[in-house]
Amino acid sequence: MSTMEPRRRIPAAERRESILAAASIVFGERGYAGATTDQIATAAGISQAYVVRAFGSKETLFVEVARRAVMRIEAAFRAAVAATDGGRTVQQRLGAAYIDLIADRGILLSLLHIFSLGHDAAIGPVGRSGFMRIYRLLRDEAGLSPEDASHFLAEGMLINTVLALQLHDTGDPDALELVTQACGGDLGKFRSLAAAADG
Amino acid sequence: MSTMEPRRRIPAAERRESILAAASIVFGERGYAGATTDQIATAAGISQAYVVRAFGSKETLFVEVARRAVMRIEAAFRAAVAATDGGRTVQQRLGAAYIDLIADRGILLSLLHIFSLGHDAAIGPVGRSGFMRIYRLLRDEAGLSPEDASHFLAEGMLINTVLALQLHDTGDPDALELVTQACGGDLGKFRSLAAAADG
DNA sequence: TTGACATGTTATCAGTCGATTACTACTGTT
DNA sequence: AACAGTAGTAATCGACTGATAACATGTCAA
Repeated sequence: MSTMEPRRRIPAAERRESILAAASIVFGERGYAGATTDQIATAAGISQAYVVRAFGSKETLFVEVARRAVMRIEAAFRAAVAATDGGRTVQQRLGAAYIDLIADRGILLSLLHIFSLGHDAAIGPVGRSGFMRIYRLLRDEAGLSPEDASHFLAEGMLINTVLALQLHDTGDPDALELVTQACGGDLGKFRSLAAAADG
Repeated sequence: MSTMEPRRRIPAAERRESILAAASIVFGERGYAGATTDQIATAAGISQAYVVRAFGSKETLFVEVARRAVMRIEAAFRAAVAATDGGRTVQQRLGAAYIDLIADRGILLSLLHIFSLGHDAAIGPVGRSGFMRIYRLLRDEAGLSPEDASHFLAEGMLINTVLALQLHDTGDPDALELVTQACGGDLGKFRSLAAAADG
């Protein structure tokens, strides 16, 4: 840079968070193998070398993104279970909580990619354990039957897919119909996402 | 090779098919970016250069794998719709047809990866059009309501995920419970897959 | 102020990957 | 038998990527 700004120095812990946020988006868009540490660095506004050094390796960073994403979902679901919302069922509260997560671009898409890499020796176990943690939470803490928990997960996977395919901002009316159906009519979160898509 | 076998020459059309079959498996396991043309070549028993030259580029090969996978699903669903099976509903016949596709390792997993790359400029449109073709088939040819079609797709996406995560051959009883629920109790196709997993 | 540590970069390396080129060998036809 | 076309490979190249090392700069306690 010729016009060198003072270049703010930021505490390592805080910097790690911004790297994780950037990585979540980039991994969500391109997948683990498809994303580069340089793309993540650019998104985070730092150099490629710093991204690698901050987490040791690309793989470690990805695993940490996955861990955080699962934790975010767990927290959202626990809050939904605990909420004593008047007339709404647990399923409805859980569904709304999941839809709310769409707003945080990257979480659901990163998970989608993690879940697709079960074959990988290093990442596979992380995906499996994260997925099963969520299943057990639905069954044991939310009190859903195996059947209901399975159905709920299925709807979630469809939302992930529709989100990844970006069906929400095509002009296709059939796609809109499907997206509407998939998210239970609540298109608000998808719309806000279309505005933010410029990576 | 020191022990040089006569090395069979195979017609190009036939060779293309075996490359596509190998590519379907490798792409299904590792994804588009994660798979290498050399891995595909080894799986097909030929040289890396020949894989590339046979399809022009890795991307072209991937798109062709995707096209074939969608066509296979469409054919299976059309057959299920046309079948005048005694007491079973259309949904049941479609579900069974989808479960049968698991046996052909690669199809569903390749599609999972394609559907996760909506962000990609070249592959995204292919995934979107393939996905919407399947949705329209369910709605217009199988006669499912938008709601039923959406539910059916959701169950399919869960099966894909469970398959990719390889939850079917972990010792975890919770995982087995979930897999059983996801595939409607028909675990046979999953078991045969566990035996074939040695890549 | 000064020095020690923490933050961050530039430069570079070694490995990998898709693609290209030039070449070999097989096969069927006339 | 010789030719022509097809099937296939070895060798190699340039681009890219994750990682490392060496270095620079900002910050804070004493």
